Amino acid sequence: MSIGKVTIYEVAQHAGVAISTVSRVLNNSPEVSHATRQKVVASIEVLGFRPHRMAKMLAQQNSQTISVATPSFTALFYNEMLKGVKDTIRENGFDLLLTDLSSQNPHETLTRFFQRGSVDALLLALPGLDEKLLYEVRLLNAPVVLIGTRSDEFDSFYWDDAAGAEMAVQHLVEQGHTRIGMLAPHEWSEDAAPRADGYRRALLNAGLPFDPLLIQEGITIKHAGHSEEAGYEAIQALIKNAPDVTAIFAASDVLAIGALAALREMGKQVPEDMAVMGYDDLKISRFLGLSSINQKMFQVGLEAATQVIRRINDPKLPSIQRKIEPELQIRMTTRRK
Amino acid sequence: MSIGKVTIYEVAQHAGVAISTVSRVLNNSPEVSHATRQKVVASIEVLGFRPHRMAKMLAQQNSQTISVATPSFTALFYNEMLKGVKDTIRENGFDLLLTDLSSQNPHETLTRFFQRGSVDALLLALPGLDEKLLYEVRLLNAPVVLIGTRSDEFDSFYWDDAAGAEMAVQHLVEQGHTRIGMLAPHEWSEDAAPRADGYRRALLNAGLPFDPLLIQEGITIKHAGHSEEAGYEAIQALIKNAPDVTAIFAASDVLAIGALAALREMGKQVPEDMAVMGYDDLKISRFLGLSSINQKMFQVGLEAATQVIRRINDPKLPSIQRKIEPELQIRMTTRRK
DNA sequence: TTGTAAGCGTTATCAA
DNA sequence: TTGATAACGCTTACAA
Repeated sequence: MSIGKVTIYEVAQHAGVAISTVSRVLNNSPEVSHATRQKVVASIEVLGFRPHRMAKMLAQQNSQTISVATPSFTALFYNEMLKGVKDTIRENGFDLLLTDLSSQNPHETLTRFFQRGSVDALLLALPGLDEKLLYEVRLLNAPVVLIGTRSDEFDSFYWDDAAGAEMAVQHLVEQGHTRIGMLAPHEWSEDAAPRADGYRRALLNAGLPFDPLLIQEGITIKHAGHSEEAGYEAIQALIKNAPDVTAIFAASDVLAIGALAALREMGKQVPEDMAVMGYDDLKISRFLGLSSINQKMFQVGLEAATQVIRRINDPKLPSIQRKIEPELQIRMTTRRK
Repeated sequence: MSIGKVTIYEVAQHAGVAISTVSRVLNNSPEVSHATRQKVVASIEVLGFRPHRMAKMLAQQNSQTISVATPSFTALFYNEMLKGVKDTIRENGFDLLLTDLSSQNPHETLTRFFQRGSVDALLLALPGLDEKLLYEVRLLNAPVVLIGTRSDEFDSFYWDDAAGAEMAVQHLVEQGHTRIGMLAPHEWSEDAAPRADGYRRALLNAGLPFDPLLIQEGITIKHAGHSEEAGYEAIQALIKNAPDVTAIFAASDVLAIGALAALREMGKQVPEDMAVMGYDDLKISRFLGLSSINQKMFQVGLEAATQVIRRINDPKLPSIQRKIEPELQIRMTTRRK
């Protein structure tokens, strides 16, 4: 079931040359006469020959492919990152092999993925890599760039969720709000804890009391707790348990979108009373009129991909650690209390 | 720069067996004694051996990889389709090689992509494939499934844009609207014409006059004219040229999102009178409270991937043509005129 | 049950 | 400037 069937041998025979000559033509070697090249090119054309990628890779010992492994490439968050990755990778003539770690056991998937020759390098965007996984990664003995996990050993791009959350909540505090709710993903989501910490820190800094009723989780657990449904659920619980909230910090943009829908159904004015923490450069938050914490994921993808290519070319490079600073993307004027 | 370095030879030597035996263990061949298997497995573990994918592919003559080529895999539209594709592909043990045809010349990219052995099959989601490209595809002599282009020769999944648009506009007509605007992508977008046709048809059916001023395009051309920015621009032009519109049909969900933002800025009540045409199962339209024509792209991705796998297993299968019917996803109660 | 050896389709190193 | 031929790392008859 392979694609095509004509090999370099047929071409050589048809052109009346040796396969090595065909190979030279294929690789634009200068040491081939014009006349011969013409013949070979013609034969390639006539026979409709296409080189066999696997054979080439095997012979050359490189795949010209970079793999990107993420928990999901369709989630807004990773999607934005992938845009940056894609552009860079493509520009440099590499292919992109996507592996998504969501559905299955990450260990197993990574193992399947950790095979010699599959890829020249790995871009691993899995927050909270544990030591076991890091061990597997080390085994690769290959160019690896980590996104979302800090490591001195590997190139890594990471960010401070707590700081981002703190900044978002602080923004609301500055607007005069004192009863600020938080919409959180399911508690066992990787990113739930640091964001809640940031929320608490901002209240503390402002001298506001912490009320556990003000943090509400969604029930829906898909996408690691970050779904419109979860936001929809969480805000209903929040308003029920703490009807006096005047502002809301959503731990992610999708949670906020779900919350918007619920608020509209309740006839509440939105988005004046809501700030969103989103790790994105998506226009959606902006176009919905939500304040948003921008973690510049597009930029992260771009830089990480650049670094991985740099590392392919020079594996001895000292590893870099780059922290991504959160940024308040839009300062909405929210209602003062 | 290959990943790992231990080969099957080292493993064989370490375990004191022949490489064929190692290979058998690797492939779970039943014809290997328990004792030998134990030894080999131990050696593999100790040496940290990983099979070389390219070598395996070359020997087996299949890549276990399916390629998906789309104009963009990060756009909402294709992204949704990819979710379906991804799930199916993964379930069947294939890898996903993504190729995005957006930036470059599709011809060139496809050519680069059309190499024997790279992939077992191709999922080509490029609307409006021309004869030249179809010729290239034919050359592949490989399992190919087309999405967005109808062809008797290949498996194809396609839909009727005009019918979808007509359905959306008809919905608004039924709510009693007579001045219905349309937000369109840039005129040279592949999908601009059929959707405008559907719009006109719905008006005609309802005996309403067609006013060219009611169709407005965005200026921004990125994403083939489908961006939040374009929607933002288009609705401003629309309201300026036809201030009496009472309902709006947006040719895509992103256009609608942009329009919403503009309407909010103008202090207009939204989105009671807005219908969207979306090729998605995304919750965004729903959560924004927009009526939406759903083209079930997730389902398309799922079915197309299933078909491509079926075809890999049986290349002689007669080709199927499947038309995707649009569906009104949400019937909002809109203001009656 | 295990080993030997011939592919798989290229590239790359020698000679010629 | 060309042509043989040995890798590349694995699978798979065929022998033992």
